[in-house]
Amino acid sequence: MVSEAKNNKRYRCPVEATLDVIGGKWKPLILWQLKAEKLRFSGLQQSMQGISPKMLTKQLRELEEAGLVLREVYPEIPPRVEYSLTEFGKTVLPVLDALCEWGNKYLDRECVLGKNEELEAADGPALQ
Amino acid sequence: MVSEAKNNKRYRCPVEATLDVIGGKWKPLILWQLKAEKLRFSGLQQSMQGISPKMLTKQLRELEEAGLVLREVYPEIPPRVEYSLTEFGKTVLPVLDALCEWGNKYLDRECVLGKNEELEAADGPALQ
DNA sequence: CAGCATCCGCAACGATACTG
DNA sequence: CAGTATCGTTGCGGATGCTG
Repeated sequence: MVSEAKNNKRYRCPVEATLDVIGGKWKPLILWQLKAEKLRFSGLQQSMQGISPKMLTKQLRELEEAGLVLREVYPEIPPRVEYSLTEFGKTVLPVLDALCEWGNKYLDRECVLGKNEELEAADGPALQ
Repeated sequence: MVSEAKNNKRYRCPVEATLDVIGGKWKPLILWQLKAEKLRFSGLQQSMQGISPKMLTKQLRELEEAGLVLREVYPEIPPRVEYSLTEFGKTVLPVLDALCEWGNKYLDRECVLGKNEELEAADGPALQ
């Protein structure tokens, strides 16, 4: 996704570039998890219940290639890899906040307009 | 996408809801087009070169169901349908702006880091 | 532990033709 | 003009098994 983006993708507008980098099913969650703390692969996997290692790896590599995430490998036995946000990566946090805030507005509105059963409008990405 | 969202989708975080509503390949462009002016179906189709009528219809219906877009049908011959942003729809514009702004930062950075050939970092969603 | 390899279903997206 | 209807393609994301 990102790799292709860097190599050959032409965006019709910068919004597309952003969505390409921080969009998708997992990337926002990953970035949110890394907001506060450096995390290991297994830590991230547990934070986001249900993601397969393959998928997590893929997302992390893309975020790394985009320059948002730093991957530190400690050549130990057993292996240890830690992921954290780069300085540039931290610049997306306000964007994520904006998305989150509007999402809450949208969900509240949907709720008010009827239709919904139950709805915990979490204040941030929180699992379950 | 949105319809399913309203009916049965449970978001793990509000960011996902937002991306579901304004994300995807076409929705940001459509919203951007409608930012300034009310547009007819054919007008939108031309603004976004390459979209098929089926796709455009689908995106517009989803935006309509999400409450962002107003669809006005004039029962004339030939038919005329005009699309515009609702008041609620206008509340996403700042979010789009944020996405756009960060996208430009990202693209500039990618450019500076080498690799890119040509890159017109448009100031907003502008076709070609 | 932190992954890579492989296979695969399904939803998104696209092209074209046709209609009230 | 503003769409439907139909068919085809693509690739995201998931499941499972294996490795240094």
